[in-house]
Amino acid sequence: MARALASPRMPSDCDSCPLRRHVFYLDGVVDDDAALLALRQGCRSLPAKATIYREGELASEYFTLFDGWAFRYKLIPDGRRQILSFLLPGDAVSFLFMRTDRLHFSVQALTDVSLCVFSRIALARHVTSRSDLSANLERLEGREIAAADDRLTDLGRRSAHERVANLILQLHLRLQQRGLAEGDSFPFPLRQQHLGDALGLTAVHVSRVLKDLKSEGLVSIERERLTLHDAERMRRLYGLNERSGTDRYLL
Amino acid sequence: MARALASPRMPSDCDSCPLRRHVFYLDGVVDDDAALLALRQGCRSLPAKATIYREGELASEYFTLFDGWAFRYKLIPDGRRQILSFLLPGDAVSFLFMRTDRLHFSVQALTDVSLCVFSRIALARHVTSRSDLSANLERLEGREIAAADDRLTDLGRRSAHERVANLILQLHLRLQQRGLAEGDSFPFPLRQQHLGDALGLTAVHVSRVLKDLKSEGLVSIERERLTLHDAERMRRLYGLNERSGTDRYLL
DNA sequence: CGTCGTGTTGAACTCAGTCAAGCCAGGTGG
DNA sequence: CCACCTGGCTTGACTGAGTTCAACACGACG
Repeated sequence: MARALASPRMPSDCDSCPLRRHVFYLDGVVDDDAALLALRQGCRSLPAKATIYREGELASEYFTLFDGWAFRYKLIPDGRRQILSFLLPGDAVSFLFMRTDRLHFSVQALTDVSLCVFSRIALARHVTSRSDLSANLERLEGREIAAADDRLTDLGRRSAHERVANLILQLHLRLQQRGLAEGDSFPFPLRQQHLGDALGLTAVHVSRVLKDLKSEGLVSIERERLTLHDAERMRRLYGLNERSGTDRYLL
Repeated sequence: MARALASPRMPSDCDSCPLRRHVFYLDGVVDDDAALLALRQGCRSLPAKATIYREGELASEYFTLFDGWAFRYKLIPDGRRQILSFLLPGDAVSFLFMRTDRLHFSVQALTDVSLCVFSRIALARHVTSRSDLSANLERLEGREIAAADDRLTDLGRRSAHERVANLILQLHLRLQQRGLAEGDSFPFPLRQQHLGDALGLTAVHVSRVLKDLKSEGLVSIERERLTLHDAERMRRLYGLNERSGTDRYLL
């Protein structure tokens, strides 16, 4: 069952939180807002594999991922699973909770996680009352749409090797932006089953693809850390652009 | 080149437009708003295959599809195409233009189309000034995210037959909601290449799958009209739910 | 020490892709 | 009126990327 321990890294208030600007604000677009931060009710820690939200259930809280990784996913009736996205420290569990209390996907902790907890209603009311925050929220949702469109293109039109390479590059980029990568190396808690479920592949095939990438000297994985030895060559080999569509046009 | 003829079906003002409530309002959630409708600058008609918007270009207008079909798509450098979604009468070309002037996908007319044209800036300003419209816009974007997540699950985890069946059922549902289906039959201007590019398949394989669906007596297609002979059996055979995730939880 | 979760490898298989030919309806132009 | 295109659909033969099933390795953990 869900232990509830505060993460050692979690600050007691938002003022000193290094991830703050990722959660509600597009960098620099909206000024910090003490009233909004004051709405934080507390934090919650959950162990790996815990369910953070289950599809269709009523949610009265709004979560933000402070530490650890999680993922959004859907199950189809026969048990197949599609991972929709990975959530990294600094991500909201979903902006959609701002406007609705039930969603179409579930969320599971991938590692042990610490969440910041807000009252959904209070937060929604606050955002509604400030048109700059609303506009900002729309932009953040726009980013989600762009990210989903990128993934769609991946699954529809790219080979297994391209998909795996692309996902690794994306994760690296996102972690870099949050200051959570150390150069070319970053934490990589994913099982091959997760990669497969995100990319529309079987875990077995992911294993073979990773073997290829490793033997080409592009990546190595040790003790849940991935190192990118030649990101540029990987991009070239697998026909991927420097920047993802996700970030290219949407502020 | 783009002819510019008014559609015979297009009303001269929004008051009598039967599609109005689909474009900006979730049914009944937001009252009609004369000021918003007054922002319509006019209309534009384009022939099939015309480019409505090209990825990365600056847009100063906001479009709404009044008549005909269109689709959003991305090209990857080697020429492969992924269709992200089909736009039906009553759809906005993209809500994202409300908050940004460049997007990550292109839009092409699939049939001859008529568009309603608004000034992007004026519309954005108006929506920003009314918190109910902003909240509503966020909900509409939420629907897009849910739809994208559904498509992702399709491409990642379903077979070719399931994908084709599902897309047909979805189109039927959406057209029904807009009063554009006649019972089990509806306009179907898609080439098999479009189906393939939307579903991550080749046109050749789409042809084979459709042959199967036809010979099972589930659908028939004649003169750009599709008839669903047994939607219920099709759903059962291909493991699909009555309602799509898109609509189930998001108002 | 056994068990569990995870990853690796091989062999057989299959779904979907590729390539190529032919068909058909509609449109154009002689 | 016929000849000829053109774009889209169908079909067959072959290929191949990715799946399935099964065995085994290995480390963590109780």
